[in-house]
Amino acid sequence: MDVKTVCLGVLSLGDATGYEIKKHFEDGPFSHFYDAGYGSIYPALNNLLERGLVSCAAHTQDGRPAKKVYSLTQTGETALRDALHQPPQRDKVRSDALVMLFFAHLLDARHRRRVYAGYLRHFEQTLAELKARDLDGAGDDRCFVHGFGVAVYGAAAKYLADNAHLFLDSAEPEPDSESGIENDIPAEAAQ
Amino acid sequence: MDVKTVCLGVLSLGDATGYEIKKHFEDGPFSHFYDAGYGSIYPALNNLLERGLVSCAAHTQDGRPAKKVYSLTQTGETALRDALHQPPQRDKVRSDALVMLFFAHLLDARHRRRVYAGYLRHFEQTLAELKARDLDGAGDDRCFVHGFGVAVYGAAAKYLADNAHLFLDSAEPEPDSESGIENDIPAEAAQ
DNA sequence: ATAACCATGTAAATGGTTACATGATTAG
DNA sequence: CTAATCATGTAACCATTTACATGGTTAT
Repeated sequence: MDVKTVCLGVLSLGDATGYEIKKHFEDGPFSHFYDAGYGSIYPALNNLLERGLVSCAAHTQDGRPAKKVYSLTQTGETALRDALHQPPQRDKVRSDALVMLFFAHLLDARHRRRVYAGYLRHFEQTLAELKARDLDGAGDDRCFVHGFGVAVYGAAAKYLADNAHLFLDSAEPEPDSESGIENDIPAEAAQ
Repeated sequence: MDVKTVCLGVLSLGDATGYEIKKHFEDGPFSHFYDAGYGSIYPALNNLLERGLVSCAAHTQDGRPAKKVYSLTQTGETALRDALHQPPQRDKVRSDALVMLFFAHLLDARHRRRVYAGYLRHFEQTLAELKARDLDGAGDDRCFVHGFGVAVYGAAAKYLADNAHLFLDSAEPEPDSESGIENDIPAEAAQ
């Protein structure tokens, strides 16, 4: 299932700009099972437009590039239905963090902690966002997929929290306050 | 984290052929968080060989292509360590099945059931395989990652089993035995 | 003032999948 | 006798990421 198809799907929920479609993948209902950047969304939208699967209304604004609101056409809806009826490919998962933790014995204590803490935080934050999400007006299927995300992210967060002791403390006595600069921000580790 | 790096990782567990590396992604300890096909493994191995990160011993056999057993070199181990100490990219997940279920209202009852049943079966089977896996001789980190897989796949399977009624029965009365050919193999749906 | 947000796009590079090509051996 | 397993590889194609390019507005 490529970006083009999923863009059609997003547009079936209502007209949107490329920018807004991206937000569906970041914050919105797709966040836990699909992702795409501008570099694939904008070309996808142009391709769909050429093929008549979407139409486009440009709203000029001053100072900014014209906002281009895309809508699903009749042909587009047919194409979407058709694509959704193909046999699904199996899930693609690729986790840097798990590869690193699998080889944790090759990591220095600092990086190990950083990766672990970042990964845990990633699941906790996503879970919190999912739970905070407003599902008014969402149909059964949407709620179902949302619930799936909560179940799976919840299990991941719980497992990581329960086993944190394996990675986050004592393994190395951790010469406390060897300080110096030592900000040890585990900040971007979730990336 | 590209295929090349993960191949180095696999080789750090012991010498292996391209064919055997692939099995690590299919059946082995990486199955739930990484995947790669021959089309990326063989070129990766050749690239690593050129760069001196692995060495290769060819064992000729009759009838078959010579078996090429790759080993991690000293340089290769350093490169692996180095790559493992980079900041991890966030997990990439892409699920056709969840996209389809998200748009379940656009699917006909037959396909909806097929996708659901296939997805549930996928998690149940993988979970069973994970649980059946022999962890003797596996270190802490490997057990930890294995446990993570069990936790997450278990949660997914449970959620899908608990909510199966939403997709697998009565929604449409399902004109039982409209038969004809009607094998309705939900077989490859897990793909 | 500074960061975050709004808003679009292209080109090059990277990386991966799929199809093709080959063919013996072993288990059911 | 059939299917699965063993075993390697290439070339064409496809899809995606990253870096570049631009620049006003709004909230802190």
